[in-house]
Amino acid sequence: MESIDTELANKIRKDVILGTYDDGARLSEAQLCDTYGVSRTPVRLALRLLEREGILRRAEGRGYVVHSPTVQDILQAVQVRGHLESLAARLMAQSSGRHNRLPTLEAAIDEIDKFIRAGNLDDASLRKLQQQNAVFHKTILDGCGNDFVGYTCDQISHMPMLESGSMVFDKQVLSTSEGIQRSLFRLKLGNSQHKVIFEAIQKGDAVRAEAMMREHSNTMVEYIEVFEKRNAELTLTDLISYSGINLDQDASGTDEAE
Amino acid sequence: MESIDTELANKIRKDVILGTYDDGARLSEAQLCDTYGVSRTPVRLALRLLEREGILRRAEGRGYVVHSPTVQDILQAVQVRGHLESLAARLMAQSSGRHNRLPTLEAAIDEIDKFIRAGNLDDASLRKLQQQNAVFHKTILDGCGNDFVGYTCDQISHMPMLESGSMVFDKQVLSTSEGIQRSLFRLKLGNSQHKVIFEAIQKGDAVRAEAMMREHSNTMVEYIEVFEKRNAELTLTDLISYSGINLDQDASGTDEAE
DNA sequence: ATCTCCTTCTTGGGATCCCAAGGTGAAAGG
DNA sequence: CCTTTCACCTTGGGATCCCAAGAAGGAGAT
Repeated sequence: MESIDTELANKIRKDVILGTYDDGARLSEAQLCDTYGVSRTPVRLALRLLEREGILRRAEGRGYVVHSPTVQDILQAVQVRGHLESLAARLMAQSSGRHNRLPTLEAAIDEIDKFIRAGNLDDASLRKLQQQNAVFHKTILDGCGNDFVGYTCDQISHMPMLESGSMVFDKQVLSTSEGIQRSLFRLKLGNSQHKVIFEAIQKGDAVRAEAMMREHSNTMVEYIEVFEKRNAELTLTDLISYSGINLDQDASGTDEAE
Repeated sequence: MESIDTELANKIRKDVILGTYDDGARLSEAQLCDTYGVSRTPVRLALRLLEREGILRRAEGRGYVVHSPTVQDILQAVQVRGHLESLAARLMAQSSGRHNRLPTLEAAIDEIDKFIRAGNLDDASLRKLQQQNAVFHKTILDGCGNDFVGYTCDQISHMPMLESGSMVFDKQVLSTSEGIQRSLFRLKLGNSQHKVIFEAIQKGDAVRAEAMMREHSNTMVEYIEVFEKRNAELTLTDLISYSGINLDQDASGTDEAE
């Protein structure tokens, strides 16, 4: 069981993303106490958390104000994360042999392959895909030998909203069979990049591991950019619905076996 | 004026680093309340902060335990920071012309040059050097266009203890005139790297800017490694005394003019 | 002497109260 | 009608109290 302030933060985050509070709206502590039925102590802790996440901005003397992230914000966060992942991939390749993560990586790749071959991208499958994708990325981040890399990644603003190595799916694209084909192509591309990264790490080719992880990350960034241009009118909520954004915070599929 | 919890965190951090509390010692809330004369509320906030910084570890059910960073920890933190700085340098080079940071960078380089030419490495000069060094690095981090880069850097564990782009000075090295010559050489090397980075950013050569910043960071990491090997018996406090670790938290020399 | 159980203390986490400082809006006065 | 002032409210930040759950240590039983 999570403590109340974390749960409260989750609730407020959800409400902000779902549009219950308008962008720029002031969040009064008293009102939040009332709405969620708790005292000011946890409310203020939650507000602090959400400020660090970047969802809220502090307005000195006037409390907190909603600052829902733009697609641009998410792009920048993903860029930083990708860069850190490329460091992790390099370090993991360098320390190849001193860790025991290769089977985990290979299993995740195989799992993703299985979903791609099955070819159906319903909600349940997508969630499983997300999860395996997260396993792949998280394994590299947490197993690279530098403990700060994974930790730092989690500290990036807006990242608590995003699953590891967030994959974005476009609702509208998925609604057509041609769109599904395109998404499948993208997944195939992504997983082939996973394989290349895996092999580089396995061989201890640090330079290649880093370069390939960077390419993988860039592919993601480019996809979001295309997505944004094509759907300028789409709200963040729409993007989030089919991206890796975790509104429930319960599906912590990546239990690290130490 | 800072709020009490932050000040308290500063005090506890200082005490931990200076060795008032042994590594592994338990910090009792009641005891801290007593020692610093405040109530549990700010104490617990401070403990939370210090846990995020990595100075304390939470011992579930048994409060917090001192976990003073090893040289290895600091090395890893610097590695992550360096990697993020290389991203920042690349981005800044890419957006060359859309920002106005070049004069700041050039001024910092010139200032550092001035100190090197003066050739005296007394405490006051070292502090000023640190400060200008911090300006150079922070300007790139904060002015690269991706706001998450600088923010994320500040979130790295142990980083609140370190000045931006921490430069390490070895007390023992500085005690001999030959040692001072070596330190001056290192400073010269570092600042020549600064110049190369600056020129790459100015020319918009993103690849070179990133590569050179990486080299700069590696130089730093290597220096710390040499330092560690040579002075295995040196305590962290010794390292900290002449590194960029900020015990007072008052000398915030890098006021960002927005 | 060892094991078990019970008491006690600490931690974790909230609720409530408190106070100072700064913002806001309404009323009074020009 | 505009300005100024003042009362009121909100926020920021602590102190104090409270309670449940778990750790630690001591007493009693085997």
